[in-house]
Amino acid sequence: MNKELHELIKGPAVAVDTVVMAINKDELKTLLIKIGSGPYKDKWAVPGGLIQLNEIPEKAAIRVLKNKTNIQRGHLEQLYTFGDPDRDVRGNIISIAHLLLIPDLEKYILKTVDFYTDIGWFSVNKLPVTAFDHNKIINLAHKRLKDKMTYSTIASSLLPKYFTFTELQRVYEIVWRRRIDKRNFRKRMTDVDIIIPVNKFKKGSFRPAQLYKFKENRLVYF
Amino acid sequence: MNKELHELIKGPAVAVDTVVMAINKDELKTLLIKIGSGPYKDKWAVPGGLIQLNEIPEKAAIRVLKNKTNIQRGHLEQLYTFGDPDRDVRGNIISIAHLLLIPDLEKYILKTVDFYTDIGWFSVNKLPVTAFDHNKIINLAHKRLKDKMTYSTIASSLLPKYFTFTELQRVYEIVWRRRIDKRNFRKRMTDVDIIIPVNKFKKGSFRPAQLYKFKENRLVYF
DNA sequence: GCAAAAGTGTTGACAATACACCCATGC
DNA sequence: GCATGGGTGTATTGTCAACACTTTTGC
Repeated sequence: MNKELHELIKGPAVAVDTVVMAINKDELKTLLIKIGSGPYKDKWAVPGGLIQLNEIPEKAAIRVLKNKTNIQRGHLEQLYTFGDPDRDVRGNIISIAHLLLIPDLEKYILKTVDFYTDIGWFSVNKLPVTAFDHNKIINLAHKRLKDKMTYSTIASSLLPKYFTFTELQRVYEIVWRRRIDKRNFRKRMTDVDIIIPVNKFKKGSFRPAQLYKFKENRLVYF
Repeated sequence: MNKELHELIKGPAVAVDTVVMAINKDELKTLLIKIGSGPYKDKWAVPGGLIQLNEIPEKAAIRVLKNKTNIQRGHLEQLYTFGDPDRDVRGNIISIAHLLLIPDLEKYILKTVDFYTDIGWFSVNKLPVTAFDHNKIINLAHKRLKDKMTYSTIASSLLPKYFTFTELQRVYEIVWRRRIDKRNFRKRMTDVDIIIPVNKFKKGSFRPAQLYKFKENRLVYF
């Protein structure tokens, strides 16, 4: 950061940071990149970067993600804006934190850029040491996801188009970190009327499971 | 706004806007100031201003409020960050919107500064034409307040230190815009155990009313 | 026939709602 | 004594949690 330029407009710079979350192998995971140099060398960080002039924050989040992780779509929403001037020793940077949900992390080929020495998925329950206040941001993202799953269809963004009732339930169990009764879960999901069966079944060495899809693609509150 | 300077750091400027809310005469009111010149002349606006370098957004919100309205304390929380580059025709300004709650608007002597030609309280149900996206910000503030009153002690910030059960209920009725049954309300508030009676009574030409206070001054979730 | 996951109802506890009358005071 | 707001209990309904067995398939 160039501090003199900041002084000229007497204001902080603005960045976007995006907590990417996905379910994989019965765990909620988030995507981190390892910083290659500077005061935070070898620390893991939530992917982020400066917003450009006349750029909508959501667009900036996607641009930065595509550049630094090779991920370029998913359900995106704003989380909170962190503005403590001491959060980054390199200068006063205000960060608009976002949450991005994707359905299947194994579909993505991760790629990052030179400044970062590594990129990878981490269980939110076993996070490495992170730079800045990124642990706080990840925890906030997890909390938002937990809360919003009780009254909206946000879980749809963590699932493929077609899924079984059990797969849907596992998403809830993993994010909420607790077991759910199968019958109560099915009753509740049927009552709120957000998923519908499709004429397909998942097969395996067991009884075929009815596949479902969400009634609407957009986020619905119930 | 000086566009050249922005180009140098290739980023937007950052402002804070604060929706001040209070209850008065059985209405939820918000504080607006009337813009004196420029493209938004004679439009009403939520008080706001640019954040300074190395300034925490919350501090900036209070500084700007004190300067432009003469209000300098209350319960403050962040609402949302609005970043659409087109929201202000004068330049790319990202605004961190806040909500400030105060207990008794009649205690404040409003004062504004030269750039504004008027200042006043408006019922959130009868808003004038506002500049920018300020109508949206006020509606979001109202929604946040409504929602948060169902599971927290945030209503305490709209009341004086001591209050009657009826006064507390009126705050809920005004913000929620619906009547509440007196007995059910008292049972619920007693169950969640957030207020305690004090050894004082409110007198009038009727039976004296027990005064209560909130158990804790800080915001508690139940 | 057995392993593995799918699918299905009932009961009890608690929370939210609906509803009406008497009480204490000032004037 | 009457006007004004203060204060109280019960019955009903709806929602959430606890709980176990049968079904269908592949091998």
